This record gives sequence, structure tokens and C-alpha cells, in this order.
Amino acid sequence: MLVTSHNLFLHCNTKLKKNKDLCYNLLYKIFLKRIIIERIGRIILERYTEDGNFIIEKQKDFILSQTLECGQCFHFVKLDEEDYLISAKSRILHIAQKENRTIFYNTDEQTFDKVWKHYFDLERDYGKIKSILIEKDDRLATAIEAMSGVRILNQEFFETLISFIISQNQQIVRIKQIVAAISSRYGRKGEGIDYFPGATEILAAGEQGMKDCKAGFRAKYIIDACEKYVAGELDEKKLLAADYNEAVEILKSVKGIGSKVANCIALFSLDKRNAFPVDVWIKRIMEAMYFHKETPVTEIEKFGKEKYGELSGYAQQYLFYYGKTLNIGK
DNA sequence: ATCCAGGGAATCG
DNA sequence: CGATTCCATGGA
Repeated sequence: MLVTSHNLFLHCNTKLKKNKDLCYNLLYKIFLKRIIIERIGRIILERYTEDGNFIIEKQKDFILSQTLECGQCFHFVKLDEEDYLISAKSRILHIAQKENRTIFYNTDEQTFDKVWKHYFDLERDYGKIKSILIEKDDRLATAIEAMSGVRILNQEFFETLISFIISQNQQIVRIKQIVAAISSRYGRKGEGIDYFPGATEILAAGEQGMKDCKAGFRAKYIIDACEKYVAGELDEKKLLAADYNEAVEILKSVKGIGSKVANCIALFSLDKRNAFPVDVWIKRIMEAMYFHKETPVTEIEKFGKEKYGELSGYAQQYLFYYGKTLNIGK
């Protein structure tokens, strides 16, 4: 695949016509390896294909383990240090970080652009997000520096909906076990990890099926969510287009979804980055940081949203993961 | 053994 | 209203 200067010109020209905000430059590096340097705002993504794998130069604000283990997603298998198998977006991804590179195994450029770039939120400038948050309150600096590789994933709505219904009053390790069990029994089989089933498959499994996967009293909540989902009452496109308050209200119409779970679903799958989920950890952490006494979760949620504004979700996630890792307030 | 988990619904006062 | 209790289940 020789690239002549004329081809380069044509390629750049079409790309620029496609999206004036994206500026593509093509370079040639070592042995015909095509390097694409993509600039999105202040973000530079240097990326190329090698042996069928897609590779990006590891970004400053992206650590795979932190992004996956921070409690926002539950459907992955750790193979090694910074080496994971992820089941998401009706796909399985083997991804690793080594020597300053992020490797998307067996992935082509098109799939990266269409699926994973957005999933890992790679278009977003986390350097800027962090500096604005620290400007709002420099007490966030410690948590942000410690968890600097966390990115908020753009996860698929239905799996996130069910996963966070399962999450209520449950430890993260068990949430993962139940998600894996539901996928294993009722989803499509994959290599090393299974796919999460759709609403139809879960409805066919029924409440008892969910109980068999150890969902306990949450089984009936899962069924209610699936019924509303297939009835079109929980439309992903509508919820994505809706503003934060609308989306949360619609989500709360499901039995078993209260404020915390609705905020998690809105934050992790509906692009509502001003959401502020308050769970037991955030309660402890915020009480230790700001209130210095027992405080109702409703008050903490209001306080967080007012303090961090449009970036509440990011602040929440840095604080949650940091506080939980250090056992703050416990 | 006992407490508690990325909470929320049902019930009570 | 706000406060309490119950819910399944197993990790720590």
C-alpha cells in the first residue's frame, strides 16, 4: 500500500471535507507503516496498524487498569498487568498497554474509529477537565493525581442499565460475578468472555433465571427494566438526546432504580457528565472532605452538583476510586 | 460469626 | 414528610 503524495493529498482532502474539525496528516515512518496523527482540539492521537493490531501512542490521561477497575464497568477479564479482555458494544476486545503504547488486538482502523475511540472517550481532553476541576477546588488534586488514568467510558445503554440495577447494595466483585453468570447462561458465547444478552433473552429467562444467577431480590427489578425497555419506554436515543434531569426521571420510573443508580446509568452510558452518583463511598468521602458530620445523601448530591457543575461526574469518579482505594472514612 | 455491600421499596410514626 | 426496616447473598 504505497502512498504517493497525490494520494496523501486526496486522502487529507476528503477527510477534511468530512469533518472540518478533524485534521488528518499522514506521515510515513519505518517500513511503510502508516502513521495517522489526528488532532481533535488539543488532543493528538498518533495511531497506526501493525500486524493486524491497531495501536495508539499511550496517552498521558489513560491507564487501562484504572479506567476498567474504577467501578464504572463490570464486564471484563484481567489477563495480565495492563492486559484485558473486555465484553462491550456487542464485541469482545483484547486490549493492552505496553511500553507507551495502547494495543487494540485484532482491530482495524475502521472499527477503532467507529467503536473504540468513542467507547474509551478518546476525543475528550482530560488534561483540561482535570485543570478545571482543580481550579474549582484544589482539594481534588490528590485524588486526580493518584487516579490520573481514569477515563469515563461511553458504555452501551442496556447492559449499563441492568448492571447498575444489579449493583445496588452489593460489592463490586459480586456485581461482576452476576454479570458474568447472566452472560454465560443467557448470552452468546465468546472466547475467554461471553456477550451480555439482550432484553428479549433476559425476559425469556424470567425472574427465576435472574435469581439463578444470584441477582436475589433485584431479579424482579431487572425484569421490570427489560419490560419497559422492550415496550420502548427506555429508548436509548431519546435518553441520549434528553437533558440530565429528564433522563434521570425516566430511569427512576423503573422499579429498583433510585437516584444513585439513575445517576450511574446517566453518567456511564448516556453522556450526562454532570451526574453525581452518591453511594456509601462518596458519602463517606464527602463527609470527610466537606461536611465533617453525618449528612443525608440528598444533600451531598445537591452539594456535589453545585460545586463541580458540568464536570460533576468526573469529580465523582476520581473521588470514588481514590477514596475507596484508600478506605477513606472507614 | 458478624458486618456490610457503588440502594431502594415498603412501612411506620 | 423523615426515619426505620427489610430485602438475597456471599465477600471480608
